[in-house]
Amino acid sequence: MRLPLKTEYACQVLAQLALTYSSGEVRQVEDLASAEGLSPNYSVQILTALRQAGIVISRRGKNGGYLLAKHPDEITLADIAIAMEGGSVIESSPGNGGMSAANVHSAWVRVSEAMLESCREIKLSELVADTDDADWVI
Amino acid sequence: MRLPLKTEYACQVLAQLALTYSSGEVRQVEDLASAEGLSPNYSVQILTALRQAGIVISRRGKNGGYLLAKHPDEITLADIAIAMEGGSVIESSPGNGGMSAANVHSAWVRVSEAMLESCREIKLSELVADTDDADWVI
DNA sequence: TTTAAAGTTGCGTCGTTTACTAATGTATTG
DNA sequence: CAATACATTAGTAAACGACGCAACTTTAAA
Repeated sequence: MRLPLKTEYACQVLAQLALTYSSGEVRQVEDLASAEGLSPNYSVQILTALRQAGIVISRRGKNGGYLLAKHPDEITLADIAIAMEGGSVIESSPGNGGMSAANVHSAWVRVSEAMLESCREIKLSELVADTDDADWVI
Repeated sequence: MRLPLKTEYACQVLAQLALTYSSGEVRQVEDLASAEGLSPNYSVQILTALRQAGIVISRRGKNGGYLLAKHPDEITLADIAIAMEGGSVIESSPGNGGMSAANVHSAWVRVSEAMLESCREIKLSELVADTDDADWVI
């Protein structure tokens, strides 16, 4: 069960935005993408999903870009995961008509809820990297 | 993030085996598969993985079949998930060289561990369906 | 008011993974 | 040794993921 790259990328881009949140600065796609080692083209799609989920605000036109819609303390991994993927973080099939299908399904739903709860406990502010002297450049 | 069908099927087949655990009865693939609405051929592959993980014991030849290697109380969703998928239940990529990649990764590792813990709390015995008057047949 | 810098949208594509099917091999029992 | 049931491997079709590209729209600034 692989965590989609798209979700990870979303976290990285948001961490990048959180870095300059207090300055109110607008960040451009090119800037965000290169800081996180992502393709600008793909980053756009991620930022679009985040905007539609109300996590990010965009400004169009010249000198446009993106900024966080909320304080980094008020954005959690759960918000991000739900924005990128569908409703539930883990989805299991409702049943194939087998004798134990319903029981199995409801067990995994419980697991999914537990995981979602643990996602709610991790805030975006915990993801932002130390700014001073970074050797994270490749 | 979809729970692989293979993992769900494994749970169903094991629930079926748990149903007759106390009788010590050996169940054949055909039997297990039809009770859970699965293809026999595919079920074999699932059962093979479960055997290699030490969750199930097989007997070959005439009157062969499968039975649980342990008591249904001592098999958890964590055991099953790990048997079917790799080491960790949720795997996130270690990093792409981005500035926040490491932080993001470690956050998801924490989530993954929390989820694994919650999988450890659900036992196979909770998955077995009520035997009396079932209308689960399709 | 023009212009160019930015975001927006949708389509296309390529590679991988998943969920199977099928065929063939191997062990066990009567 | 023959019938039966598990074991293994190969193959495949469809779905999904991770992008790239191009045309369009918006807006600040010259």
